[in-house]
Amino acid sequence: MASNAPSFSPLYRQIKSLIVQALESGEWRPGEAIPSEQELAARFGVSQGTVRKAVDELAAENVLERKQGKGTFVVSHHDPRQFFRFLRLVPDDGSLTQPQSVPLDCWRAKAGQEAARVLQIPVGDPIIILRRVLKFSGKPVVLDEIYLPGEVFEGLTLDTLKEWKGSLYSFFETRFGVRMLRAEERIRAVAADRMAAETLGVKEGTPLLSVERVTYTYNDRPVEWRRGRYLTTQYHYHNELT
Amino acid sequence: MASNAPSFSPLYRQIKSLIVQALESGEWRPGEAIPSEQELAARFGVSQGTVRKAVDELAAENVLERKQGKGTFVVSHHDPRQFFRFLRLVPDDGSLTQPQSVPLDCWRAKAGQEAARVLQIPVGDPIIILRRVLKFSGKPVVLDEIYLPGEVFEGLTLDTLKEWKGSLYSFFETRFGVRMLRAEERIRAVAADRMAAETLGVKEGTPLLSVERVTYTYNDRPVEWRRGRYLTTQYHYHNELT
DNA sequence: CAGTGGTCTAGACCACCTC
DNA sequence: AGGTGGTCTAGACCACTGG
Repeated sequence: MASNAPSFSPLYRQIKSLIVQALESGEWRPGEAIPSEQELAARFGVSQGTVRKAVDELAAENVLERKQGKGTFVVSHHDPRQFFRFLRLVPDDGSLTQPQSVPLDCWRAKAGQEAARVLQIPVGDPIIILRRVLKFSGKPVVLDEIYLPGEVFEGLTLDTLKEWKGSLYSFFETRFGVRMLRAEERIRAVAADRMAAETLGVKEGTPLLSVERVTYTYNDRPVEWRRGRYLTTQYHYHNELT
Repeated sequence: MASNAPSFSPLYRQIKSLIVQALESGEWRPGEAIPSEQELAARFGVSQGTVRKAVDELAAENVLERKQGKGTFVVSHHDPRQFFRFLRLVPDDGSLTQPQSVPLDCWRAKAGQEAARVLQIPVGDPIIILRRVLKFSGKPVVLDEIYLPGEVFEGLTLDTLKEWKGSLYSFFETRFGVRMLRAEERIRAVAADRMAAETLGVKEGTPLLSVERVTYTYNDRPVEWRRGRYLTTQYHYHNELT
């Protein structure tokens, strides 16, 4: 069989890997500036243009952010602009209100077949299951059930979660050093079960958006699996196709 | 009030505009190669690197496609790979079958408030309304209702549409010279009305994905408005968040 | 082989931010 | 003024395609 491995790796990709390694190791932390292109070029022994191309790709992947005149910064989920990066639900009238996350419960379990496959861990490994509601202007709109690998999120409790002001991903970033970089979603229409109906304040059977998400960190490692139930009477899932 | 207009436009963006102009004018047709970077650089009186950066952006926007050793080509909806560019519905089991489009009916009307606003045409202007079904392996999965500005799609008939083998957008591209470049979608969960239920072979009230799409051509000009009803029991809407 | 896009370099200058 | 990223140039060489 033919292999699809690239026959050749350009220098700027190798530099890119080195930068990612440094990010992964925590050498530069979220929100901070990384060294200037000149410094990186000297450090890696290449020209500035080559560093530039590596950084360009990482900026396109939302890992780094360039600010002219100031420097290049590590993207952080603390940045309010990152809030809607993974949440594509917006009000029909276009008003921009920051939703509030309300944790419901949180317990330990062992990974079953499906969770193990999705999170790429052995069956029976510890996982943490978390349920929460997202409220827009005080009204519940989203019910999330979140599965996390226990090893990565060691020590997560409902109480620490309740104290947190801000997004779940900013919480994960500071408390567990886990940076969510990209995600894949599978979306369907389903009927509300009793649980979802009660939580969202609608009748059982109401059509809801089912949004199943797998979120990845460095090296395409899955670190979160969640299933959301979105009430879409006054909100919609917005997507840009390019 | 402060203006958000850019205070300065780099050379490569001006070159990009010139390339887009040439594409728009039909100087280079879909599927064809555009002149080499060297030739373009000579024609516009800039260095190859500047042309390169302009082409890079157009390639990132899926307007052009680079093929090493061969040249740079105008993306065409005839390319089978473009089929799923705007259709994010995939089977749960991952099998890749090309769906078949079955036109149902097609009639003329005058634009109402909403259609006029979305398509950015005056109220009362002629529009064409088109309904069709998408079948996967012979089974109806999507019901689309499509609104088109009559001026652009002058002369569209159900019969010519029925003869066409291929995607709707490849039809639009060859028959009307309209190239769909990007789209925005609003997704919700709704209950199947009688029409949708009958067409898709499900009970009234079955949860369906409602996908409302506005599609744009050059200069961000809207040229299509459609509302789809997706049956998502064995298929799901796939989305990548980056 | 010649022609295409892809990479890499070195250097100059511009736009923006901060002190 | 001095630093950052952003643009532009010119030239060399590499990888891939097709005759």
